[in-house]
Amino acid sequence: MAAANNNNSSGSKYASKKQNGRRNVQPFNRDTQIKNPSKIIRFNDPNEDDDVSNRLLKGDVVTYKSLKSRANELLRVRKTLPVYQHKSEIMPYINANPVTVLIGETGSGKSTQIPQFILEQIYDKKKHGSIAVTQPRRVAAINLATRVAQEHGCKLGDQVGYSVRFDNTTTAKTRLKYLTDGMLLRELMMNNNLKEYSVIIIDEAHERTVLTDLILGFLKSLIQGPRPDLKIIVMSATLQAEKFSEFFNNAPILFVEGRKFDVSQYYLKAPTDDIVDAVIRCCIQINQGEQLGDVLCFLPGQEEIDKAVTIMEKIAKYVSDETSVPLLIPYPLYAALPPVQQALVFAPVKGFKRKVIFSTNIAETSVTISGVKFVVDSGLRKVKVWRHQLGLATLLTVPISQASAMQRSGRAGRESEGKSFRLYCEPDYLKLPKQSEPEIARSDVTSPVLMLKRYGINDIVNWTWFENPGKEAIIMGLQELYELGALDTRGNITKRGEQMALLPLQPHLSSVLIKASEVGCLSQVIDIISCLSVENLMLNPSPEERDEVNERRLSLCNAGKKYGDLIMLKELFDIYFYELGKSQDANSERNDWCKGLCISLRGFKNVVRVRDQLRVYCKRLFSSINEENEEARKIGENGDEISKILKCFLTGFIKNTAIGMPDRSYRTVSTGEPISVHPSSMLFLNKSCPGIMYTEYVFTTKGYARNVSRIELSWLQEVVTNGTAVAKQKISSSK
DNA sequence: GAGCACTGC
Repeated sequence: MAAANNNNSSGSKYASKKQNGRRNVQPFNRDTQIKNPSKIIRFNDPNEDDDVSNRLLKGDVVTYKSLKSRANELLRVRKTLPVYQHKSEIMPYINANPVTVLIGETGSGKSTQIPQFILEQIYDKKKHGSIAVTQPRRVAAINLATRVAQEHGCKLGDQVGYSVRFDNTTTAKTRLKYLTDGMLLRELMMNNNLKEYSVIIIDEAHERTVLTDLILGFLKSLIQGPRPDLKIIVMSATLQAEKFSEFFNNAPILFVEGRKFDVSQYYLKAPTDDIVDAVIRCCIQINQGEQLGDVLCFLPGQEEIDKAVTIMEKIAKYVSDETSVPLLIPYPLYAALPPVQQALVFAPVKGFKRKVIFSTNIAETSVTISGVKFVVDSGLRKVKVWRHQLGLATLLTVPISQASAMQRSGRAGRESEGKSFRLYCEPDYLKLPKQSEPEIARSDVTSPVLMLKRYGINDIVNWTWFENPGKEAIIMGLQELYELGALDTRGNITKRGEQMALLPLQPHLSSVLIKASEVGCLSQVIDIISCLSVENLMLNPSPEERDEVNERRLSLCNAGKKYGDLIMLKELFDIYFYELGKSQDANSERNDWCKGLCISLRGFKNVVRVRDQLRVYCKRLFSSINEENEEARKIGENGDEISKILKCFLTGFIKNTAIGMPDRSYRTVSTGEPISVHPSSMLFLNKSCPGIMYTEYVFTTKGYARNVSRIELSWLQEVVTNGTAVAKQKISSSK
């Protein structure tokens, strides 16, 4: 309520250029960011007009003639894009250099136009070969391919197509393929030289995902070795051009301006220690002093967002007077939110109201909301940081980088001029790191190391890493793979390792799957692993319905109640897959069931797709698969069968075990640290387990085990097999 | 006895 009382202090808390004459920090001030400007060739944006493109997208295109006429219409729009205007200046650089770095701001048209220019050249010169364009996210690959196919005047899958997991529209005719980073890496694993491509374009390289970084490393070793003819273009929205250029032997950097509206910056005069309170106050101030337009607030996590929404719901009617200032309507937005609630964010509000969206980083890159004119930035985000020595992930709330702050502010200037309110002081902004730490520097690299091994790299430490994760991380990854049986004592990849590298799973889960195929419970384990592979399958119930939902889950899962979350997932899967969906109205039946248990229906649909894919892969990989093993099966309450399944998981997660203490707490087998069962677990209330196994160990306020199962202590010795000498030693010493 | 940001095969 404090926020409401103080709202008439008339905006004086924020300093702006106009008020005190301080320098207004402009987003994307490239002159101060790029060190060596002589190396950069710049193009400005001579044309600011673009409004018909979206209208032209509507309506179905069927005949060849209509495809072509649509493409002709779109050509007028294409010609206004900055990249198109500078085509004749850009293309000679691309043609003359094996690698080009292209910095294109939002709206420059780089992702849609550059690939088409190259495609035209391939046609003109009657050359062979095709173009791959990688994207970090699936939706981006799909949307870009759809748009470019229209511009090109073809059906999706003819000359232009996309390839993402579960969905491949490419055909033998396809010459321009948009695909996810993960898909290109998979192709690299299957066909070492990417020989079908003559040009590879890495888009959104500035995001620095683990997979993008890996691809850059592979491309460098390709052009230095078997593919000197391969042309590479690294495309990035902002900055970091020097690093890409240096990595590829000082490749030229081209800079194309984009189209965006000005966003003015406002900073706090004094720092705040209650970020939720500050965000609410700021929203109220915007509501009273600014023209109509929606507000997007960036907060670090679900906890802060839920709190902010609750407060605003309570005070909105007190701080709004419908005759003078609009009513504030709060919306939460984060990935774990049920899809139906996420969708509310996109619907415009009617009447004299102002939408206020409280969001995590999801709105920074993955999701774009129209109507946003104001951004409120807490300057914080949550990151998962992997601790190699401890084998656990920590979840930290940390300050964002300058690049991230600019990206957040930019969200206010997508449709018109906007304002950005940063809830920190300007000197503190200037002290922030220019870029966020790349993901690979804070991740578990077991999976990347396995990819490199499968590719045939011996000296992992000295590989052409775009960003070397460090010797320590690599050694931990190698040791992990050795303990999983993927590497032999000399560090060479084993047959098991080859199989693990080809499965679309993290190495630990691949190892579990292979074990299951050996002992004859493959089908059940596939179902469980499919559930584990889908993010946000089990949603968090709201505090009011929490007890009810937990009660319902417990009453449905008899075996899960005793044996834990992995078995519960299988029980739920069995109900979803075998029992529901037989009636006429299968969809609504499944929908109601999911709602009652606070489970994501979309999640379960993905589980089934993952399951189908894994069954196909397993058939291909395991030649000795027997009939009984292959047959899909429901789980019963048979203790022997359940033990067999859990022991399979123990081969992959032997390190993730803890022993029950006399005081009913748990301590980890590997380090003896205290660990608690996460409140979302079936075993949260069950204090009678001799030991537990978990698939995830996260440290927040304390160490939590997630996806927890009951194990017998005798299993620990029993399960230790090939290559797990280290784990074995640790188990004996901790006993 | 109390809660996890985002993405990919």
